[in-house]
Amino acid sequence: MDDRIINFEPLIEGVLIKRYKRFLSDIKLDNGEIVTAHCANTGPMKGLLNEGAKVRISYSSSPKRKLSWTWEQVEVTGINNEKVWVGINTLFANKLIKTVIEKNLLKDKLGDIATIQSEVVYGQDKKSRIDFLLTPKISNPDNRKIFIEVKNTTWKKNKIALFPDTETKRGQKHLIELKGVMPESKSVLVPCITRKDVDFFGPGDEADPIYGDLFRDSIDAGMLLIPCCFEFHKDHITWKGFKPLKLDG
DNA sequence: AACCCAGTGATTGACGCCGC
DNA sequence: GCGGCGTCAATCACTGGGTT
Repeated sequence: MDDRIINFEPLIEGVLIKRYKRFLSDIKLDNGEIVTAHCANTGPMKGLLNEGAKVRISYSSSPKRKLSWTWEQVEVTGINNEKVWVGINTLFANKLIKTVIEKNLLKDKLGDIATIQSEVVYGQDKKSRIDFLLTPKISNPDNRKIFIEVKNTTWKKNKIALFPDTETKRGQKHLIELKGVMPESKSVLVPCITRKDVDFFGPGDEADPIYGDLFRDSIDAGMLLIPCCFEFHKDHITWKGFKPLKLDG
């Protein structure tokens, strides 16, 4: 089986000089040139901001952009000196999961899907947006709509991928709202694990204990958890399958 | 009706300024 | 010296108004 999910133009490699001002990162390319790349990750990127680390960036020719470069991946070194590339672009994570759904890789868990809508408003005040709203095919015995929230997961401890890596009020709200749409609709949380060096997924209790409590509440209430794992390469992504939940690891 | 473009909200860490 | 508050940063998706 070909486990390639997405192919793209080969990324450009360099080393991280620093990340600053929330959206900006300075990167030294292999040819010595220093460029400023947009950092599309909203979190603190725990364990990933090592100065001098190898990084990969993409180029956009859009005239509307101030910065042509986007930071996509960073290389980290494990305890046994093994190297792993980690995807850090949270927008890319959404695209990745959308492709996984379109390729029908979640069929065993969700059944056949008729339509996929992105960024649909929902929730108490209609101020939240669900990443994906799926409508099942008529033939699907469970005809409930499916709310899917995607979480780009980059932090790991031991062999467990952890989300979140910081206190996240927004993430807490998402869990409450996912719980709120049940049982009329199905709720699904999809941690998009953008590194291959993990065996499990777990809530980042240490970073956000309230999130951990809400996570358990929602699971108990019937929220489906589908942690998807990927390996990142210079010009493509491969599918590494589902990872089981491990609590109190 | 279809398309285009300008404007805007959402995102959160860093930093500057103010007052004490 | 320090805490709190406000602002800024770049991108994308969406919105609404205008034009073809």
